[in-house]
Amino acid sequence: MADTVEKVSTTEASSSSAEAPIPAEKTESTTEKTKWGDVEDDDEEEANAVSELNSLSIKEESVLDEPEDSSIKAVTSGETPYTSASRFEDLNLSPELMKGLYVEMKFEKPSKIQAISLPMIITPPHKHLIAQAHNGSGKTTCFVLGMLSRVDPNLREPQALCICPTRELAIQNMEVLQKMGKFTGITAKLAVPESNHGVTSARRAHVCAQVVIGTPGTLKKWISFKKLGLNHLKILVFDEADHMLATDGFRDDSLRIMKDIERVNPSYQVLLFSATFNETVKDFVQRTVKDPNQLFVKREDLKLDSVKQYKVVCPKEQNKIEVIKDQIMELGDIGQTIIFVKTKVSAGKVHKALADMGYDVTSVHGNMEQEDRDKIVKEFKDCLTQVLIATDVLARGFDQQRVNLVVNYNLPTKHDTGEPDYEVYLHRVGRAGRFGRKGAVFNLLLDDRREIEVMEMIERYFEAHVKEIKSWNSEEEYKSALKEAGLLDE
DNA sequence: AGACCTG
Repeated sequence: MADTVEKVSTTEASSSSAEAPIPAEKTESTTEKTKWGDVEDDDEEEANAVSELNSLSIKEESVLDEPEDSSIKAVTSGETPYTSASRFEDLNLSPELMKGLYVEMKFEKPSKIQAISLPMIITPPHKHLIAQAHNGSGKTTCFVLGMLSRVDPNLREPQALCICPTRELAIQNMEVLQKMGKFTGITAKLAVPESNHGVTSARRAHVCAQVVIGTPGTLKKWISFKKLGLNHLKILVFDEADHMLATDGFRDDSLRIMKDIERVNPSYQVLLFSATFNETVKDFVQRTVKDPNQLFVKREDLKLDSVKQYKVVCPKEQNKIEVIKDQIMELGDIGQTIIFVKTKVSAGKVHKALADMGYDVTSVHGNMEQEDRDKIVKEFKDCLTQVLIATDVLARGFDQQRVNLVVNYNLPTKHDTGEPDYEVYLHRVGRAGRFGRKGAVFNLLLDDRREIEVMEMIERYFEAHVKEIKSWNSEEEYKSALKEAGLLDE
């Protein structure tokens, strides 16, 4: 079985290309900087990832043409041959959509994941796709472009649906869609909770927007109240798909919506995108989604090499606050910082502790009023605030290119077992160093055997070197760490 | 615990 998987590695596949794609160099020859197609842009130095696909449920494999060395291994299903799209021109998109890509998004050519996945998404028979790719490699563009390209502009009915784990992510994806689809005339609707004075579901008008992006609860509600018709839906996207299909995530809601659509339109297409798919979830989705094309990356190749990781052992909880205060707040300009905490209560506590000392920080978590959440996040995106304290509501997908530093005030662990949550760790780290920028992560640990062990397990899992800051209150050590990470001069 | 309008 391993042999057949080896055969479809994208690097090998290039030699057997029937119709050679135009080399990528041709499109970038005059530009010093290559723009990739996404808001959460590029880690183009990320290389060497190899798939750890198991060949389960793959009946046939066809050759994939891939002109470059690829960090992504693909297995295609069925007999459809796919040619990697080295240019957006290869995709037969409408002129209006092309204009959106070039004029609005200012893209020049597809990123690696886009070049491979877009033909799979767009080419009939529109097979399902499970796609894993690095943080900031351009996943959003893949599914937004996929949705836009498959919508019939003349049919005023919902045809594409995107489900996201958080309000913030739905909003962010909607912003990308509207920008990219600006010239297409395609209509879109956000399905997220509204502040209480909104219309009740029973009175709400039918959704006739062609693309709907939202969160599970609101979508479920609109569907059950018959306000969102599924009859014309042809493409369903799960952003952060591993979390959307995890037992401790949104599995029940996701499966319910999938079945509702399948009932009225069995030939609909499902796209699953995430930077992470642990073995449990991967196994589940491979059993759930029938006959999909698949793209996977090996876990140790997922970490961002542009982000340096550090750990510091603090004798007491209060010392963590002091580290933030003395070593981070007092630093001056190192760009924006997100401090991740485990609970909403600790978000409040850390916020108050720092605010009481006179520091200008903000915080977000799921218990806040929707409008306050929107306001805090917008302020941060507009760079009006420098330090944001957040629960894992922002761990995934949140794209703010000026975040250079991530602080793990608490390490991410599984709720039930206390085991490290490797996926959340990777997603948090992925908030820093976006757009290929330098970044750093400080992990603040208590002097506790279990905590130190969790950190070590994370290091082993990603085969990452997390350098220890030996004295928790040594200014010099933090400074040299930040210099090493490229965030501080001298 | 966190995220999600759970009725």
